[in-house]
Amino acid sequence: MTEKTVSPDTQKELDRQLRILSRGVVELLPREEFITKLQRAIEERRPLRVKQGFDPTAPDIHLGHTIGVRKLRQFQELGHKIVLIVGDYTAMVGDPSGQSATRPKLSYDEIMKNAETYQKQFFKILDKSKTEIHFNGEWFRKMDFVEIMNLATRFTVARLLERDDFSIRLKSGVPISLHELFYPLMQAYDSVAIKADVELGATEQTFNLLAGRTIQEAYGLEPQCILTLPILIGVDGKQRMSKSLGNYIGIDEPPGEIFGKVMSIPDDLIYDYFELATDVSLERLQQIKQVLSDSNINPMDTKRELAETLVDMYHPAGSGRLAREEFDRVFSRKLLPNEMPKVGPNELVAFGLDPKAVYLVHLMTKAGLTRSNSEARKLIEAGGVSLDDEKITDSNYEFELAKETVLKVGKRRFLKLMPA
RNA sequence: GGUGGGGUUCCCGAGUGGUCAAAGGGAACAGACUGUAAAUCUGUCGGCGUAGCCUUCGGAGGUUCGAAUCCUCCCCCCACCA
Repeated sequence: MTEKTVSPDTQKELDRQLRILSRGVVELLPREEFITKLQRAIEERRPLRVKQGFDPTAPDIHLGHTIGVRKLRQFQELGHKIVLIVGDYTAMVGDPSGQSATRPKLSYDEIMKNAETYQKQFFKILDKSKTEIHFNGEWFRKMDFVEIMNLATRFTVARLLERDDFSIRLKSGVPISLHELFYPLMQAYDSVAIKADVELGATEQTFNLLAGRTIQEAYGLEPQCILTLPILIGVDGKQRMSKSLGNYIGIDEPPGEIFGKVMSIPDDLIYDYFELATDVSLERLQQIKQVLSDSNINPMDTKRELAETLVDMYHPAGSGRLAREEFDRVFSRKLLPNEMPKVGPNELVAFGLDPKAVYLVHLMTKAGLTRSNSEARKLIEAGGVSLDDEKITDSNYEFELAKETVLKVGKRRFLKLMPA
């Protein structure tokens, strides 16, 4: 083999792309191989096929997902082909990566419903016209048992069990179902089916991504390169962001929700969120790091900026500022929000309540502010409920709706009551 | 297939016939404090217009005045042996 000479133009473009694509990446394996692929792509004007798979196990894309999706967008902007795999079949297995227990099985209908909202949310970030989407059911549905066995011969049980999540479960006596062992093989086969050049994933995906290389080679293809990205910690500050842990910020959530959730993250996560979930410049990142390390400066302002930035990324321009103003009103200055759900006499009657003697406990539950009457009573007795800023502590409280009245439950639940 | 150990409220886990809506911890929620968050302290943490009732301890039956606790059958998990 002769060493190919690289034209200066190619070299320049290669460097440019590498610089952009390397930002925020944990590992790029094997690096040399990736450079070769990228160079070839540039020279032959043949875009790389960049794959990422998503299992529609929950209906929302959250900030943790966006790390990968935003990296995909960078590839897209550089002219490469994005291939999204919607894992309708893999979702039925449930990815064991990083899991300490078998995941609950979803019905196919639920999966397909989730898949639909997923796609809508993806294209808040990606350019739809330049994206190829496949459901992995397209190929798995057609596989017969011989083909499945054939796929299964490419991997050994020992290799699968050397993974942390499996070995920990095995040692601590937590069950592992046989089908879970198939997950990495399925994901790997997706790479065969769509002939991926590169696959992205979070660091915990490394095993699955590498399995893709093994399986592609076994099927006579050039193995993909893998690119791993950091895992975003959720709003609880402890575990990775995930829908099932309830510590996530969904990109489809209303501005106020996104803003509030961002404000609730621990202070020491502010930098990570800026780095991983936003597109602020490297210079700005440096400044943020400085500001945060200065103990004389209240990190709240930096957090506000973060929250505003994130809201603006997924909502129309200016939404972030509005959300910030609203947050300041309601939480810092404890004023009323601009917008609150309203309830008038008609709704009261529909709730089975008498506007002349509104039973507060029922109102709270019927209006959806509390989940049960008991919960409503407990909240009242705990001093968490007020009418027009007057704390109510009697759980049998009844009142006549004679004027516009604001009901406040806890810090963030409001209801405006309108008289006739 | 055999032997042994298990399945308890959102999670972990105590509970072996009444005093059990079930200890303790975590999570969550509310209150105080505050600079958003954290920390700390306090309270709540099955349901019902608060009154005793109703539903809950893998499932179905049964014993008993009374069952998470005892019996029978079934389902599931783990370990070891084969």
